[in-house]
Amino acid sequence: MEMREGRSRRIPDTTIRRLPAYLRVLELTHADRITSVALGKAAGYSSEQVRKDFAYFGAFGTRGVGYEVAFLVREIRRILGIDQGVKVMVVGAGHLGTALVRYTQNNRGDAKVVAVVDVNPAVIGTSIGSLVVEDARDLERLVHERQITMAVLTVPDYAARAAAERLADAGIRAILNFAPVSVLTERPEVIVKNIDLMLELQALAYFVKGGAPGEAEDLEA
Amino acid sequence: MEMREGRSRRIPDTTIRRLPAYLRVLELTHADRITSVALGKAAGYSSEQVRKDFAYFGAFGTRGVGYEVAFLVREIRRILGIDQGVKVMVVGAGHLGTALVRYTQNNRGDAKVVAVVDVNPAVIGTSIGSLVVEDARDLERLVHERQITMAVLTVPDYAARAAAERLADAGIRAILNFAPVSVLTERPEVIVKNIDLMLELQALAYFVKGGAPGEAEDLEA
DNA sequence: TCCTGTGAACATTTTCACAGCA
DNA sequence: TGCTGTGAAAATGTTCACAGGA
Repeated sequence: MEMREGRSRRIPDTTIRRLPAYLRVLELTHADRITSVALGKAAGYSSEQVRKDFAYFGAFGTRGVGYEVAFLVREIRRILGIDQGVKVMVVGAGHLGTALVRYTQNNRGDAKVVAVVDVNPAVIGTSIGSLVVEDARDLERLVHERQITMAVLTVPDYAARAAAERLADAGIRAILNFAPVSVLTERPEVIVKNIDLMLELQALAYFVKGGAPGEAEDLEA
Repeated sequence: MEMREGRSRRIPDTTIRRLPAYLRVLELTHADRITSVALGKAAGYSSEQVRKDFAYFGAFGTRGVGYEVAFLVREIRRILGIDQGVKVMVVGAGHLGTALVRYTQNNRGDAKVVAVVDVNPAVIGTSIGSLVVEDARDLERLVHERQITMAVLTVPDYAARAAAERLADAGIRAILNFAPVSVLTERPEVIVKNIDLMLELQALAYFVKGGAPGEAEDLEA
C-alpha cells in the first residue's frame, strides 16, 4: 500500500497494524507503567519492535523506566484516529453480521457499530443487542445522517459487489469485506480489507503439512 | 515465520498466502489457459508476482502462451496439501461458528468442516446444514476418530484459552482463532492464526483518517 | 543500572528489465 | 511475437548492538 505521513518519517504499514494489538494490551493493564519487553511479550512482538514502532511517532518513553500506560493509550488512539470514536455500519444481518454486531457491543467503543441493515423483511425490525436492523434501502440516508465512515460487509457473495458500490457511492471510506469476492477494484479511494475464511484455512494447511511450527500471526488478517 | 522447503529454494510465506487466491480465480475460470496478467488482475496482484510465485515450484507455464488452468489447479492444491481434503472442526456453534460452517458447506471441499461442537446443551443436537452440533466434551474423541487436523475457534474469549489447549492436546496442528485473546503462546508446535475484527477496524481507521487510498488486502486475515 | 531510542546490518519481499523459448 | 522465467535492483521490514538519559 502507498502511504505518506506529512511531517516526520513515513510510518510502516506493519507498525500501524501492530498498534491496535498494543492498545488492547494497554487497556487491560492495571499498572501505570510498562516496559517494551512486557508490552512486546503480551502483544506477541519483540521489544525492539515495540520501541521502534513508538519511536516513529516521537520519544514516548522514559529511559530506565518504560512507558506511561495512560499516555500511550491516548497517543495510540490519537494516531489511529479513533480518539473521537469511529462509526461503523454492518451490512447484512445474517449469522455473521449478528456475531460481529454483538462482538463490538461487548467491547469498548473504539469502533462503534451504529447501524445494521439487511434486505430481508423478516429480519428488518428485529433487535441485535441495543440495535434494530434497518432496511438496506435506507443505507445512503443512514450513512449520511449518522456520519458513518466504515462498513463491514457480511452479505452473500452474489450481493457483495453491488452493496460495496452503494457504500462507496454513499461516501464510506473503508470496508471490511467478509464475502469471498473482490469488490471495488476500480475505486482506489475506498480502502478494502478482505477477510476470507477459506483462503486462511487453505494457507494454514500448507504450514500444517510442512510440519512447520509457530504462530502464523495476525492478519495482516 | 520460520520455514524450510527440503529440496529447492525456500518458499516465501507471502507466496503461500497468495496461492489460495490464485486457486479461487482458477476454479472460477472457464478457459483452459490463463496468462499471468489475467490471473494477476483477477486475484489482485501483479503479473510479475504471479510468475515469480509459480516459478518457486518449477516451470509451470509455456512461454508465449500462458498456464494450463487444470494443471495449475492440481499443482496448487498439491502444494498447499489440500489435494486430499483437509478436515476441520468448528469449536463454538454461536452465530459466528454457524456462519462459518454454512460458509464452508457452500463452497467446494478443499477444506471441509466435519465436526461442530459446543458446550451449550440447548445447542447440542441441533443442525447446521448437514452437520449436527456435538458435545464439546467429545472433542478429543471426535478429533481422533475423524482425523481432524485444523480447528476454527469461535468461543467467547474467556473460554478460548482452555479450548485451544484441549485442541492442542488432542493433536490439532493449526487453529484459526476468532477470539480476541492470544492462545497457545507456549505451544510452538501448533500454528495459530488470529482474526480479530476490532483490531482490523482500528487499523483501517488510520488509513481512512490519513486519506490514504488503496486496498489494504488479504488478511493475512 | 535499567530501559529507551536509533543507526546499521540483515532479511524479506516486490518490482524492474530483459533473456529465451514456443 | 507474446508471454514465461529470472537475475538484479529497489523497497520494505526486522533484528542487532549500543549510546545515552533517568
